[in-house]
Amino acid sequence: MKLTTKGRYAVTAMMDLALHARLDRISLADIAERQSLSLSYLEQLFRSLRNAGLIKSIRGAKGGYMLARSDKEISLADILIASDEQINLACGGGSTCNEIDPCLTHNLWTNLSQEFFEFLDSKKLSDLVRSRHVQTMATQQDVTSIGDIPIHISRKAG
Amino acid sequence: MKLTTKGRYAVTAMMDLALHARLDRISLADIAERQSLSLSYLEQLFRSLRNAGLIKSIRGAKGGYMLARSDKEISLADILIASDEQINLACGGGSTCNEIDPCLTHNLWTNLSQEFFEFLDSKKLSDLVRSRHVQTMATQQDVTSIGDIPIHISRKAG
DNA sequence: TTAAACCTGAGTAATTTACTCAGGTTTCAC
DNA sequence: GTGAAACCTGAGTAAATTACTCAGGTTTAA
Repeated sequence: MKLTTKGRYAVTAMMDLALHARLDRISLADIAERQSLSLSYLEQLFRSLRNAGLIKSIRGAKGGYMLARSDKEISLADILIASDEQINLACGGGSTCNEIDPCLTHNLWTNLSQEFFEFLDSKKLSDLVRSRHVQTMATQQDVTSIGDIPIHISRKAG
Repeated sequence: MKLTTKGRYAVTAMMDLALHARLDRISLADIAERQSLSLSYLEQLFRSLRNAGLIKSIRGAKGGYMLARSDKEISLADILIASDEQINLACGGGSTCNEIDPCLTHNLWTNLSQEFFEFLDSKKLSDLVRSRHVQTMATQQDVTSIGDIPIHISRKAG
């Protein structure tokens, strides 16, 4: 029931992309430094995100990554699923449970998984990066690329 | 992000208790057989549930377990937390994150964990056992002890 | 042609999970 | 008061998963 660090890093990295890559692509080396993650590990992580179509890459010198679509159209669920993070509370279809002869709690978990997915899918990257806390952090991290873009702090920020 | 089998078994076992133990205590051996689980494993599981105050036990011959309080007052969150299932999406307070110098997504996860907890806490054991599917299963499992107790099938059953 | 970047598959130590095992202790029934 | 049915406990362990690293590619701007 806990998030793996892979999923957590993926969200952090995607927020980093959303905050920094509005005007230009950014390199993994930059993210690695900002978020204190190893380059190799990030590469592995971004492979998944790229395969899922959440980000696009430009190879070669001066290459880098950008969001593949608007941060309004990318949800937490998208990111977590892309990074192999299962949003599945259901029984794995193990020995005692299958579709024909489902276990006592089969439908319970199936429905719950669906509700949980919808919950995570309602949280968009755009909401996340606009929280006051994230804005503060981003400023501390010397974000110049969004300096001239108006940010609307939402009430959700907390 | 996936549920461990321990958490899943705990919920199943608690539902079993809620369905069968309204009039009398029931033994782990019964549950073990009904849910195809090993007795040893169930004992370990029930230790946690008991320590959390969700169930009470009566030792000795003819002993067994009962819910410690009404199934209306036991939530999925209660059960999952009792069975060592963390409902925590937050960063573990690792090397790069602490309260004084929180990481970029620290507050995000903290808030999200809270929302997720509330979601799970809103699902009461009483709701779960009243779903049409569970009722059907329980009947197949020869539940005689609730035969004379009226069950109100809720619309949530799906 | 060099270097900066992305790309890929494979390996592996540490951790966690999902159990089992080997003994207790308590209480009912006789 | 003895046996058996139940709960109770701590410890151990194989399998799976996680959280990375490593050793090489390939692509492209300058």
